[in-house]
Amino acid sequence: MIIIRELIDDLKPVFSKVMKKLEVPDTTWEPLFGKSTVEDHGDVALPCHSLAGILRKPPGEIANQIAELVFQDLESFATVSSISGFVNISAKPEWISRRISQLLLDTRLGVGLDEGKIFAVDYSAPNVAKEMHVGHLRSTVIGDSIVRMLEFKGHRAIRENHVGDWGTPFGMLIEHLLDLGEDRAATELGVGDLDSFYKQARSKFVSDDEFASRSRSRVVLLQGGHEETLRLWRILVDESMRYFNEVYSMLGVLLTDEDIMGESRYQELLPEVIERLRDSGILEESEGAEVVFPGGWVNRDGEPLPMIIRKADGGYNYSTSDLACIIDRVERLRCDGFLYVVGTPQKQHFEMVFQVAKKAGFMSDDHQAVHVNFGSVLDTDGKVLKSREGEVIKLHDLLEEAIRRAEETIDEKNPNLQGKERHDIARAVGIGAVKYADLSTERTKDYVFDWERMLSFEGNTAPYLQYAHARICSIFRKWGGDRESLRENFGPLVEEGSSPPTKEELTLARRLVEFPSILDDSASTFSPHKLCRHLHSIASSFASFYENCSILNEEDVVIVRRRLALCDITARELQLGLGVMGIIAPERM
RNA sequence: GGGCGUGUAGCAUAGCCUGGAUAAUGCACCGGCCUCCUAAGCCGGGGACCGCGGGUUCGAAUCCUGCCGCGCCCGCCA
Repeated sequence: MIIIRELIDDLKPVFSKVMKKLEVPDTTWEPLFGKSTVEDHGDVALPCHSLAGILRKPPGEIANQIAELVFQDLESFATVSSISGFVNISAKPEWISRRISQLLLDTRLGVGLDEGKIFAVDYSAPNVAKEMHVGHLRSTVIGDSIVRMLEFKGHRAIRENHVGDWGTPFGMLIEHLLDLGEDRAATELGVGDLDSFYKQARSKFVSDDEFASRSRSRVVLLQGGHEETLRLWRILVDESMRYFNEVYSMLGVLLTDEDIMGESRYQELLPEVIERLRDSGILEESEGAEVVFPGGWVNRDGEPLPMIIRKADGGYNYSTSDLACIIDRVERLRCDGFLYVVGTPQKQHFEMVFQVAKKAGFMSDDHQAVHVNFGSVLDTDGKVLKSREGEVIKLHDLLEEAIRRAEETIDEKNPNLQGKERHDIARAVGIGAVKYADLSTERTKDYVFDWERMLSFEGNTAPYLQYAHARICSIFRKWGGDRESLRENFGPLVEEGSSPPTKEELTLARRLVEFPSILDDSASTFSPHKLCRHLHSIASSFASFYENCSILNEEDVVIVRRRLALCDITARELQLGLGVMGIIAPERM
């Protein structure tokens, strides 16, 4: 991973020249050249231990020699030293200063645009007439952040909400709807009481034979396109979606009705999947079902594990629908990549689907199919998060609690905030805290849901970052000058007649300069947590800077402007960084 | 049984793909700091045989291998 990309770009020609002189091939030293692992030693380092064999000298001597040889050419922008076989390079304040002035003038804060690709991002995917749970929260929040990052990088991200709106359970759900009466059922679903609706239907299905048989016939009607049945089905879908949309709106994610690509939408494509698989010669019959053997997997008995494309009863499967999706995304949407923001337990499923899709020629090696997997949400006791009654926790309730807790803290810390502003800030803080807690850990691992921690306003949390941003806004309100003017006329950090930058200013500046490469890395690996960590390090070095360097109270106007400029970039990077994670940075809190 | 993943201070995490220096960060803990731009903060400190054992390497948290704990997956659910 290359950090401070621009510094390395500037250093490479100099090192290349020297290494040529020493007859060390580029392929040997370039991979060694990278960010220093110990910050105190410098920004960039070259460990020379492995060169000892080639140059037939101890690493210490080699490092000394290289340091001496590059010294002159680096003098204008970096310092170099050597210790225990490492060549260490630090950017001089002049170099950092140049980068800062570039960032100040750039509305994109140094983040470049990629060659635009088309990505389908499959995320959220709740099930009709079923409660959304924390798993959906993860998918929704992570997916939303990935969409925002990709779009900021210049890609087209097609949001696809693969809603579970089809399948055998709909027979019993529709029958239950009829039993309740449409109006009452609609009300029940509309207020978000999805689970009890589903459970009532389910319990009747297992205990009442007559109901069960009605349900089965209803499925047949549904799949046959029976008009009245479809109308009833639509009620279930619409009412559920109304509830989902309420959750999306609370969360502040980009998903809208336009993005719904429910399973029902792929139904007509399913027979074609069968045809194409048959044409490609990989479809086989096994125990009455039509299957494909991807190879490489075995079941409990050591026999090859098939992927079932069509069940023995003629019904289709999740896998079939996923294959149909791939065809649709490749041929209709012309996607270059498809991202599936789905939990880790489905890893094998996606590996099989991708493998079959390639084998059947639905996609090529040029397509980037990625299962953007994530771990489970655990309670503080290490078990999968459930409510006290052992049921799934309703997302709606969870988000309300987040806002309520944030309001309590606001009342305690800043009672001046009232009315709409108080409410808006509580939302930004509460929802931001929930999202950030989810995004800030490596997504493939399980994560522990802890109210205290995420809303503690200390540590690597959204409120801490939001607070840093709000403090800067407060400085600018007090200052009252024209923020734009700071950007166009940024004097160097080191200027004749003014005191040189403090270590806090330089630490902050370094981290600000690193921002673009971190954002790139975060976007290209679909890993928001990398950005989170960096934002926290920015906020933390800002807090230190703020505490130790006076800004508005400083007498030297050159220093005032220099420090305000650092504040300006800090605030903008925090806002942009939080922004691509779907988190609002309020101006006061 | 097979497969996948995971194990890093009291707790929660980063680093692992692509091996480098004293293992990083936050909470908690201990000690300081508000007549001054938001103390929701800052400064300083203690705390880790990186699950255990082998191997590769000049060098291993990182790569390979064996074991142990935990989690998930293993054909007509999604």
